[in-house]
Amino acid sequence: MNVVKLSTVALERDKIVSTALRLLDEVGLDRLTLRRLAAELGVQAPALYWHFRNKQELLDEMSEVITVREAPPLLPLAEGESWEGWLAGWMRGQRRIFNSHRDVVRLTAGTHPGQGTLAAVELILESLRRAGFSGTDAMWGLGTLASFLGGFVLEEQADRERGLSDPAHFEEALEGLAPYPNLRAVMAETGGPQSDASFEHGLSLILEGMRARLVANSGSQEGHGYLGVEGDRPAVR
Amino acid sequence: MNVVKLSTVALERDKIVSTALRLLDEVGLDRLTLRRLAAELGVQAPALYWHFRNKQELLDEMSEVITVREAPPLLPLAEGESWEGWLAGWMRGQRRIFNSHRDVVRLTAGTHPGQGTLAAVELILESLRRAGFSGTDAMWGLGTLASFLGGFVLEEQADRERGLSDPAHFEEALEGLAPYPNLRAVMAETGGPQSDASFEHGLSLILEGMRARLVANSGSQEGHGYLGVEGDRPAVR
DNA sequence: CCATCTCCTTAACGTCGTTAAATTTAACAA
DNA sequence: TTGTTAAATTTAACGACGTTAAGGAGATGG
Repeated sequence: MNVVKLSTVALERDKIVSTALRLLDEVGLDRLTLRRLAAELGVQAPALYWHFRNKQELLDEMSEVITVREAPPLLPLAEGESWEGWLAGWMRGQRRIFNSHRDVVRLTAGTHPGQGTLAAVELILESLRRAGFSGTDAMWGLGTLASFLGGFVLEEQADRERGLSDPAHFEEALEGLAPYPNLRAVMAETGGPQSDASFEHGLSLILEGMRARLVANSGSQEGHGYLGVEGDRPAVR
Repeated sequence: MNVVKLSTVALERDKIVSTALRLLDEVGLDRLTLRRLAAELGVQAPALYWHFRNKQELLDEMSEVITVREAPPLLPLAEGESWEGWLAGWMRGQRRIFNSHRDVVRLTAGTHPGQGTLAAVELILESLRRAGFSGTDAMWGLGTLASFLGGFVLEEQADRERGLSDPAHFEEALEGLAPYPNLRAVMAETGGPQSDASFEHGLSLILEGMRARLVANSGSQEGHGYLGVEGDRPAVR
């Protein structure tokens, strides 16, 4: 009896969350309101409060579903597999997942990491350790990749929300760059700051940095300062 | 007469924006409402609509003030100066500016880049071009740094908003990581994902990647930067 | 003295997240 | 069948939000 009831409730929660995700794609995060979601479910708004303590709990669960349940299963680094290619594949998958719904970064930015996220981090750390990284280098390398990913997709989705992907709008935006020749030229050449090519570029920059640090530390323990960015002079004050 | 009136209005706008920024630090972005801001100014909420078309215009201006007017002046890369140190100094300054107010990344994420931002980008592109980068490599390198910066500070400020900087809270969070030994160990060792050290780490990874790309491309490219800086690269359009 | 412009007020609209209380629905016990 | 109990939802409402409409006070200038 208890079992039956619990599973029924879980089914309802899942139905609410999946409906909320569909609605998110249709109307965007700002217009995802409890009343609209309830209407979509053929129900009144306060009914949702029987299933979720508040809206944030619903958003947390949506975030977890996207980043974990909808993500492809993360396989550990295989024996002899290149860690660069493995990490790059994971990053591409994450970007694809993030862009499969609207406003995902804004949604996930304010949420606590769930169990699935933590498990994924643990798996990556373990794999990088096996590839020769120290624990700290693995964590900070992963953190760098994650920050880049978040910042990149955040901008990508912000551009999309303001309709900047529309070519006519883009041409118009180019007009405003007349006072900035370098910027205007490179914008016209690359078609905007966020693209598959620029993502691959940034990804390869970070992976190259990690590779350099890995080989630098593989001989000696202490790697401080090898990469030589110790800006003793803060050029900007 | 026109001059006098315009300057008066500008003063009022500045007063509103600076008050809004102070209020942002006190109560956070979510609680920064027009009614509260108006009360702080000794005025009713609709009065703000004489100075700003809507709330978003106020937020845009707050964003621009933080990222441009409060930022230290950006000096062009000097002759013979290391571009790595110059960029690193700029990044550290940007992070410091972002962290001088609450929720700045959430605030700026949804805003259009203002003239000051565009001018800064133009200056960086020009400096990197003088350092030997192609336009595309400069733009994408800068984009990578900016994405990393945004993603990093976004997480940093999200952690702060949930009071994760509190050591007791951190210890408690460590408890929940028992099933993930690698993660738990490195969290205990580094004191959390966001720190000065992890920022420096990520920064140096990207700069190292840019350096590697620069030397790899400097052999095949004709323009090696220092001399012949003149407009050998006309606006590609 | 009157018209105009600037800047602000009062009042209100519609929407939001959320709470309180009453109400329906279904299951089980007597 | 009836009564009890818990689950699930409804109706009604609260306070706060961004925003609009209409108008008034105070200075400016012909």
